[in-house]
Amino acid sequence: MRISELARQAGTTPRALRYYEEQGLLRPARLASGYRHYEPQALGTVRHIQLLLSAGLNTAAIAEILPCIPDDVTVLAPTCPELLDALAVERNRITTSIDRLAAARAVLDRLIQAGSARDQP
Amino acid sequence: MRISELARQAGTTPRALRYYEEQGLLRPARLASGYRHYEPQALGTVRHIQLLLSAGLNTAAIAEILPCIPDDVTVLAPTCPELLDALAVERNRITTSIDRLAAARAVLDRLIQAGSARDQP
DNA sequence: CTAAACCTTGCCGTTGACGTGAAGGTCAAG
DNA sequence: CTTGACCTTCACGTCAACGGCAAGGTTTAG
Repeated sequence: MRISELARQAGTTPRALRYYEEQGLLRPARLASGYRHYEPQALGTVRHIQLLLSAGLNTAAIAEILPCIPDDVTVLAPTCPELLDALAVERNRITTSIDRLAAARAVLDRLIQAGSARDQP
Repeated sequence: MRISELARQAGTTPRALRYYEEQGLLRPARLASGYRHYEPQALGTVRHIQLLLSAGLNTAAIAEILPCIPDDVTVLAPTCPELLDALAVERNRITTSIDRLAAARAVLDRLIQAGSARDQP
């Protein structure tokens, strides 16, 4: 499949996919014309990238982690043991983020409570 | 108190506090010299700003919400009912973020599992 | 009274993940 | 065989939350 089709399926843009490639997150084959050619399993990879990006990881961290994530039925865990520390760091970062988000949500909940309580005294 | 002292207590910088003021999040009084003067309760306000910022709200959203948050023993809920929708929107945004973070953490957990399992087969 | 340590405004720099053309090659339909 | 919809590689623009520096006024310790 070509870049626009993959972008459509992943709900993103060709520009983003080229950016991911530039950052070493994707390695599409090339047709004779120079067009990028993506295997169907690339969709899963892009989904993983999006998930990790939305979790606050940057492309450098994702580039380290991504080869360890099984796309399909390929290799299961290439060089992952070396990354256990990095993985734990990111995991902790995420947990901290979740805690902060929950705290902020609690603040909003109190406000929503107070606000809607004023309507039915 | 002056700007550096507040910054110190809040664990941030004078530059950030000026930025918050520029965005309408803080309204310190001014001394005759032109120096900013902060009431002690401003510390709580800054803490709220930091919390909401770390939850992914931008300064514009915080500017809407902040007047509704009781700093101390002041007014409880000035014009909040009008903001219930905005609050709900942000709350949903936060919940979505938490879900995504949890999903990403689950991915990392699987990797950590797989990686550390390889050491004790 | 002077030097250090504050403070002010103003304005440009940074970072990350892209957006947005520009200039040109490629492919499918008519 | 030509149009229009793709694609390619530059390369500069954006946005948010500040960082950092300059040029100058203020305060305070000695």
